[in-house]
Amino acid sequence: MTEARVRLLDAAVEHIARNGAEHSLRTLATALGTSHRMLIYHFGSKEGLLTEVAREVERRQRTVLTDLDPTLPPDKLARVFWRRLTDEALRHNEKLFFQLYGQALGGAPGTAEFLDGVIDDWLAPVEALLERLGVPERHRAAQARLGLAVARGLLLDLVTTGDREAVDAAMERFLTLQNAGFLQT
Amino acid sequence: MTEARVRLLDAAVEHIARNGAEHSLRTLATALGTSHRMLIYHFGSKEGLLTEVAREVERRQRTVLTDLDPTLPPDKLARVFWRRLTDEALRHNEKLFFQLYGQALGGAPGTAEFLDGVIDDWLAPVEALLERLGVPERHRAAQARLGLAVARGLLLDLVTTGDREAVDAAMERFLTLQNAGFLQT
DNA sequence: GACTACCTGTACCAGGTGGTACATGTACCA
DNA sequence: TGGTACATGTACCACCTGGTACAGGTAGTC
Repeated sequence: MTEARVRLLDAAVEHIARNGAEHSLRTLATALGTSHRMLIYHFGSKEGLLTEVAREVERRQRTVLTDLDPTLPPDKLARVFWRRLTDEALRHNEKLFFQLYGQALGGAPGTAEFLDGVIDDWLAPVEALLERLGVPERHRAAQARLGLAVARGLLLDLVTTGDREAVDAAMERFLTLQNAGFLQT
Repeated sequence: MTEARVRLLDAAVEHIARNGAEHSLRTLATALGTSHRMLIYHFGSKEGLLTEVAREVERRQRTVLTDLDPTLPPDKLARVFWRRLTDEALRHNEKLFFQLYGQALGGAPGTAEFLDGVIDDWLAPVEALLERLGVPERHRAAQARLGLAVARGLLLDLVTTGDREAVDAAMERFLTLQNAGFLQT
């Protein structure tokens, strides 16, 4: 992957995150300070470009989870993860994530592989995290699915309303319920 | 609203739910058994059509909550709500909901009002439901936001994977945690 | 029959679409 | 010096886009 291409892809991700994915090659290219000819040259086609953008966004998302410091005390892991995920700097990225998600649900070209791993690929790492948190094995699968849903649902709330305080409070409430749940069952 | 228009709108919602919203007026019209001329005639423009579709989908979603039988025992309300929300017949509608959501996040024309109420308009009714469930007032706001996120997150999971059993288990787990939480705090 | 309101088909338009052909520029390496 | 690989600009293409003009059709009312 050449440098010019990397630069264009970064700029495309950034711009699409801020302005939506519904542009023609020409308007997008102009916004990126290049010509539509160059986008075709580097990515082959419009579909090729969008595919790469989707791949890149998913890659960045996953990085947030895998980069977690495993030496952290288990009870802080979830909070650190959440804080990272909701970092202001990532906000546009998260928004784009849901935009692409929507397009993928509609069967947009080049986004099928996006859907394939969007749930399943996250369950295993989350289950591993839950194990460290002391969640009993019989609850881990459902709990992981639930945790993923909570994260996605609250993230969707955050990119919609921008009400960080309220969303954080809801996450805090979830973690409290989760802990109370362990003690009981 | 004339009958022909209602018929077209219904058909449009149905078709877009199944095949995505990224069509030209012509392909959409052909699929609906009419001509793009008719869509313009009845809805004024493409944007007008999409606006009406979004409005209709949101209206149908909200109906699921407001139609709940208020004489039901509180502990069953949540489950009945969830069962209705995840009804097979509504599946396409839920999928379309997330497609439109994504487009709205990207700033698509005619979808701005969709975003306005998509969180806030749900919080009050959910809080009312939580009150009936016996959630103490000081936790109700966060709990409502959390409940909404869980529903949206698991619904997103459902329309992605179609794995009803796993998603139901996660919801069941959430309700369990919720009950355990009340007893403690 | 005449008038009216709603509906629909045909034909067309200007502008935008993704994609291509071809010529050129630039930089590094032999 | 020439060659080669990457990069870029210009001009063009066939096609599709949303939207419009216009001419009817159909049904009910007076």
